[in-house]
Amino acid sequence: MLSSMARWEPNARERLVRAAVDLFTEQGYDATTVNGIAERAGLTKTTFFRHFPDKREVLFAGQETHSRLLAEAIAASPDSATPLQAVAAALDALTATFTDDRREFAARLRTVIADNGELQERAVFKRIGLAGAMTDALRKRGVPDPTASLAAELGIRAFHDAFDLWSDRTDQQALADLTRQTLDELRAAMATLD
Amino acid sequence: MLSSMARWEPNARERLVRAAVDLFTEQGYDATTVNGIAERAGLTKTTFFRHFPDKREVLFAGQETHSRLLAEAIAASPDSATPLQAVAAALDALTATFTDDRREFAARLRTVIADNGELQERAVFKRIGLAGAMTDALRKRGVPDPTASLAAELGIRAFHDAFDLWSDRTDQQALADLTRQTLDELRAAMATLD
DNA sequence: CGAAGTGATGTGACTTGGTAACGTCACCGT
DNA sequence: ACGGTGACGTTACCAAGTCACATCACTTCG
Repeated sequence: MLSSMARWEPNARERLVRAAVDLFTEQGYDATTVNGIAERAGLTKTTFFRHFPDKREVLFAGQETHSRLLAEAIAASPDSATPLQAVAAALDALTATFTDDRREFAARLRTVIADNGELQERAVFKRIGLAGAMTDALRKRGVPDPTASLAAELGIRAFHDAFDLWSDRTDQQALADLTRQTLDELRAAMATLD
Repeated sequence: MLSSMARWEPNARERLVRAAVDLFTEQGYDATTVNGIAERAGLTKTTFFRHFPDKREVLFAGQETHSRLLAEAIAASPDSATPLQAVAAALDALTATFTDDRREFAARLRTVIADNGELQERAVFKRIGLAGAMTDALRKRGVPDPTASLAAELGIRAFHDAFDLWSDRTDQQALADLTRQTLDELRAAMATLD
């Protein structure tokens, strides 16, 4: 038989994400409806909400993975590592997953988010979540507060700044390198606060 | 005549805020509808949305005032002040506006926000806005990036942490004192990052 | 081999947040 | 006395999100 004639096409989630990003870039976030996204993906509104808790979340799927990655890397770093060294190691683990072929997609995503307040709100919230995951992991290593949260927040800040640079560039500088460099600059700037 | 029989009661905005906070604490944020808020305030849904852009914003009204306060205080601080000193001065100006009779109200607000994800999202976003206002003001003083944003974020972090302590307490420690103290602790913790 | 179950999807009805067009009426200045 | 103006109400509407229930390929087990 040519195909076993499955009832549905596979990868519904991925199709929804692609449809959403496409429509958002074409018509803007506000102008595109969840119904529209689902239709383009060959699905319905209800199915969309089975995969994502709300319309915004379709752009932030997979952040839980990032949280786990960061937390595991911190837990796995040697006991001799300082808080910032553990954070740097975690960022290495995270940035390693951003291969260069995702750069263009990342840039489109960034543009969509930059054009919409609701999405910026969610993006900021997700950043806090990543920092929180690192903070918890640091605390489990015995790092006291507020040292743990300061280290985590500094690291996330470095990652975010570097991500913006990376997604805008055509040169082949890896996100991992940009992140390490940005983190160094932030550490240097800390000395100029007072 | 007994009264000039005004067409509407005054202070519609304030009545809406009070009605909202009351209902949120009574039944929770999700369970209360904008219609319900407006009715308790003797108004209608449309009028609610004339005063606030969305349901959440009723809990965060007045943050623009805070942004202005911070920015003006930073602009007014002496040229000799370091970035962190300017930030500390701005926080003094802000915390001075939180008289102790608002403490209980603040505590209720904090509880409502802590119980709801959407509200936490908005709260975090507002914090970023406050930090942004200070960052801009610092840049206008010639403070380079990323020093400006680091100082601003540290200051907002101190304010937020202190606000949580303040709203939970029954003793009479002023928010201004708590904030200064928290900021000092954060500065000390910065030295332990590496 | 057939029957019962499972899981991802569709359908339709509903609630609520949010917008927009239009109407009302006290107040204010001229 | 008269024509704004501003704050509010009314109505109708759209889109986000929820829910109960139906469907049907695929699986499993007797």
